[in-house]
Amino acid sequence: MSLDLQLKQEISKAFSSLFDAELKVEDISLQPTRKEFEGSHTFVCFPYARLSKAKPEETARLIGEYLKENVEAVADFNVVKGFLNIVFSDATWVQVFTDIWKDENFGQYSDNGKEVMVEYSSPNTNKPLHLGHLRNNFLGWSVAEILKANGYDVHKVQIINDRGIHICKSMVAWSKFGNGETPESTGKKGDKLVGDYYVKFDQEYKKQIAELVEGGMDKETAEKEAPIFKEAQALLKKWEAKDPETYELWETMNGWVYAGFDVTYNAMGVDFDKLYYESNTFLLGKDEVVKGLEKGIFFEKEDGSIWVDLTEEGLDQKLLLRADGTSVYMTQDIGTAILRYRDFPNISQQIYTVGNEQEYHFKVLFIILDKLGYEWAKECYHLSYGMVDLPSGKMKSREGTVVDADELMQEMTDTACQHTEELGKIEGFSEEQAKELYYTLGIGALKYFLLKVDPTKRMLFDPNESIQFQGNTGPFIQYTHARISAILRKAEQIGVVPTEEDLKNLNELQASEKNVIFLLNDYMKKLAEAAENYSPDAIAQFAYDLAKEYNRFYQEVSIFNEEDQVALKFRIAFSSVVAKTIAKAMGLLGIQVPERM
RNA sequence: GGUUCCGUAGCUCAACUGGAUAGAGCAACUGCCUUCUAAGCAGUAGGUUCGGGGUUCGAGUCCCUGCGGGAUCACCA
Repeated sequence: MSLDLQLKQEISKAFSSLFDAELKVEDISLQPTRKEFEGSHTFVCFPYARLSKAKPEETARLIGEYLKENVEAVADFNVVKGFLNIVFSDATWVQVFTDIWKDENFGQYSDNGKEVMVEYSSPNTNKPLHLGHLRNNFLGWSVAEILKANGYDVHKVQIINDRGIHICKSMVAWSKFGNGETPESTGKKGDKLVGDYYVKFDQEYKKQIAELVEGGMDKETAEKEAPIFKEAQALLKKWEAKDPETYELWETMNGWVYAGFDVTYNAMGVDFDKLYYESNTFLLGKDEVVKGLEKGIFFEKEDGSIWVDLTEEGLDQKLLLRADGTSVYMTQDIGTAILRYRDFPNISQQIYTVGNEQEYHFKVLFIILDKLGYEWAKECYHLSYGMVDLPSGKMKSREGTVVDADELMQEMTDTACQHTEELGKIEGFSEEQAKELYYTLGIGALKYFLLKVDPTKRMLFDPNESIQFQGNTGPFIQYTHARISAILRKAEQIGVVPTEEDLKNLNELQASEKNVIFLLNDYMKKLAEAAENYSPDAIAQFAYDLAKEYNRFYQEVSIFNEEDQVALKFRIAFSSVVAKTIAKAMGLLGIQVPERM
């Protein structure tokens, strides 16, 4: 039984025994004791003064006395105002540690029988991935891993927006200005090449609009009448009509993009169990829209476009199918959602990792799915996260202010290399090992930087102030792991092998050891919390706290100079559990931890 | 304008979902490498939690209001 639960039960007993009052275990909440007071767990008594019919301070004192008297694990207590701080015996902490040490499944909840789907990434195929995508991918991937650790069966998916007006724009520009360029002929990554033509389209489009406006046309009309825009629209229609030539170009250019994306995903270290392509789902979406129209859920306007009226829900009318029959974003999302439930009928929830700029879209999508009669629509969840801002404001791909994902990852690796060389820490590393280390540290710093922040909040990234490697950072935690690894190597070398028997003979702990055990003991709770709130930041914070507290121990307490063999063996076991837990927690963030650095 | 999210140290972020004297990192300053990795540890300084009301034993957190900022309200995705 967990320490917390045990304590809660005893507090509940204390209430019935002392005050003849019923206080249910589930109504009791404990909080960590603040550092300035002695103890580890604090029970706040203010809310229960009514139950105990005594002042909070008095209530705290009575319960404290009861616990000290009746519960072996409780060694002492102190009361500050209405706060009851509980001190567990060292033997209790040793026991807590032993349980964790022996538990092979520590950090993994058992199978809960639930199946969920997590979507993330889901890029358009007209431009390369940027910093915003990095946050998205790291977040979605990490949430999926956290859910797995909580006992869920998780399917990682993405929807690749491979069709639509955006890719048609790149296709038009390439056809007009490309001169047959390919990734091979230019030596450019495919996604970058296609992205260049997307930018080229926009430049040309703007030029044409300006010309039309100069000729006396108003801006709004000009935007619709610009020849290059009309070409893109025409191409989209041709594509939907499966025009062979258009299809071939589309497949070729998407192929370039996928090859480029593969390189980026590989560097990011994210993966997927199944890929969905918009080109395979939008027709299903169209069918559903037509069905919905027949059922009277949707309505048709005079021009033939199909809409849903959401004014009753306090929203607007929303377009589902254009007058020319081509589909929009919403159309394919309807199809995709339905297809996924056909593929995986047992999933209890679908989680969409998409930026908060699309909150309205998902609100509407879920309502539409509900209107269409899909029960599971209520369980769809938009994991909405904040934008990554630059000091200059929002990133805009067409204005060239984006931070490119490939470039940023490379820069991080370079920075890691520079730091490591400055510190002279690559002694004994082969060139290959050194390169791997730089990558591990660079990407680790980047992932940690993006994941330690509450996902719902927008965050700032300053390219001029490169991501730190000291303090609350990925490398700091990685460093702690490397330090422990060195200790464990030495222990193995000199043949120190702790056993359960050794731990039984241990009866005194250092304060820093108890603090670390307290954190270890908290891990499962943090893990559950992280899943509940879809918050990798809770795991990041945990890993940092653990590393920080271990480093304090490392500084204050000697291991190999310890004369007491039992204490020495304990510290080896203890260090090994910390290293494993750091590795697991960081693993949930997609961050590798090195043995040496 | 409607809807919605946000405003915490000079900067980047926390605060166990209403608990104690609001905490970390960076930047600044002071110590600590003959000892298991100094990418570390210890310490100093830094706050009217945007302003003003309210709710209660208790508010950064909940309610109202003012100010400031973001997102969204597309036949873009």
